[in-house]
Amino acid sequence: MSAPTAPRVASCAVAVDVALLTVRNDRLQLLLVQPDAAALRGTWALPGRRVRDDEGLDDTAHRSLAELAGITAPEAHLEQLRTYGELTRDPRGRVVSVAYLALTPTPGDPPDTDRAQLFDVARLGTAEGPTLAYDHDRIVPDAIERARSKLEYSALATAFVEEPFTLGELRSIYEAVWGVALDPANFRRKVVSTPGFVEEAEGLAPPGPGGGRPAKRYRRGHARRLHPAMLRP
Amino acid sequence: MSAPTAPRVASCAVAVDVALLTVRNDRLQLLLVQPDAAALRGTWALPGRRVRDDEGLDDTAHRSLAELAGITAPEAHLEQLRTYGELTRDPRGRVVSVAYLALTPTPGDPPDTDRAQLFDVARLGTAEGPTLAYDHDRIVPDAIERARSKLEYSALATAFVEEPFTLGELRSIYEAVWGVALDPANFRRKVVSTPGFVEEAEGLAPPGPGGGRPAKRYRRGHARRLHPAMLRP
DNA sequence: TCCGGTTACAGTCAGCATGACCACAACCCG
DNA sequence: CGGGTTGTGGTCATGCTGACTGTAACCGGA
Repeated sequence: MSAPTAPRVASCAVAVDVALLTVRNDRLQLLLVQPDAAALRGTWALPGRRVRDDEGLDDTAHRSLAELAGITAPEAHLEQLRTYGELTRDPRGRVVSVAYLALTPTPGDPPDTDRAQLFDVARLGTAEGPTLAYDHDRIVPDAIERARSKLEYSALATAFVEEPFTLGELRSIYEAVWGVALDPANFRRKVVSTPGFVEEAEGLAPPGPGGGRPAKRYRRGHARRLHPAMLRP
Repeated sequence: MSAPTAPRVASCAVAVDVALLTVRNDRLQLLLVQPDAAALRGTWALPGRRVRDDEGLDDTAHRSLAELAGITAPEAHLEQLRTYGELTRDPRGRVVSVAYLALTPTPGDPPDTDRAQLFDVARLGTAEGPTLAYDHDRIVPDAIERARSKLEYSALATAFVEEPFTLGELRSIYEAVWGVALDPANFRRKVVSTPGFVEEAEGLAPPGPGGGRPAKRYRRGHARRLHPAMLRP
């Protein structure tokens, strides 16, 4: 944004990488795809595409999810995470990558193919977890920490569940993302006393397989920031 | 980060824009420069440069400050803010800009020239304030809000003052950035009880022109996050 | 039909952090 | 010396939180 007399030369390529998180079976999971490059066989990467000349960054993020994982979730939460511009982050040359964080209740089409898969976040970085390509082992922790952090001071947890939801379901989101157990009674008191977090809906939800009292249904409230915040234990 | 078979073509230009904030005379101020373009006469812009092929993003941020405002402050806090990629944000063509937030106690060389100047943040957006070029009227509010927000949960306020400092100086930073008055006694209790925020230094600071009891000196602590947070009133 | 198990919901209580004050200390200036 | 100013230490009431207890409402099996 300056040097207007500079010639219009190509300085470096721009790409978008998307870290899509979801909660399945009470576990936080991350979407990864297999790179096409033969040299990267056996590794996994975040779905990402080059930015086209006539395309906004958000559009590239949506296109990455659609083309590489078949996910078209227009209601999914999508926000920019950070831009990674290390000189050597891509062996093919200088590529600046704008990373995105995406949250969704259930990826539209279950992407459990051999090209796109959901991985337990708890297993990332361990021997059983996938090996990440490029510098994605730096992007992924940033994305997870952003999600964990934003659960504290924003109503983002509601982006992981479908409406209507119960407070038990919402609590299981917090427990899966944070990896801790929360007291049900205190969680309820906190959520319902935070203005605009959730709104009561009609009817009751049937109990789960183990029985239990039916729970009230709720919908997302209008608040985007939580006051006061829901702090991690 | 994908489509490895795609040719190495120029998709779009990449630039860095820096929003440098400082506190002078108890007022939060922002550094702006005059664009070279004749069509933008009378407007002001964030200092920014194109990213070179062999240059990291952080390096471009430092170079922008040095070349356009003569500021070489290696100890200044510098962090990435967000990347702006709107198709029409630059009339000269598609330019993706990685915005940075910089905080410094005193800009190395006082940049009060006709090309670079500090503006009161309170006046931005008003009739007396400068007219901003490009989409910088979108970047600047994001930068200010980031700074205000990070004062809450990080020890970033210490980046605005030089060591050693008094708690009165640190409090004036909070008051200038947030635009509110804080109770001196409660502020002190909060700061000294937050582990790692500040550490006591040697000696006392002389009182200001109006007199007053000498204040203890402090240095930055080792903590980067504040637990619990210092919330805005 | 009763009974244990499970989940949802409601309430109590102590501890901690906070905001609103008050009091004193230590300097400057006139 | 005495008022003004700033720094520092304290009290007190309030509100949020974690830990905990108790009741409601459902399931499944004996």
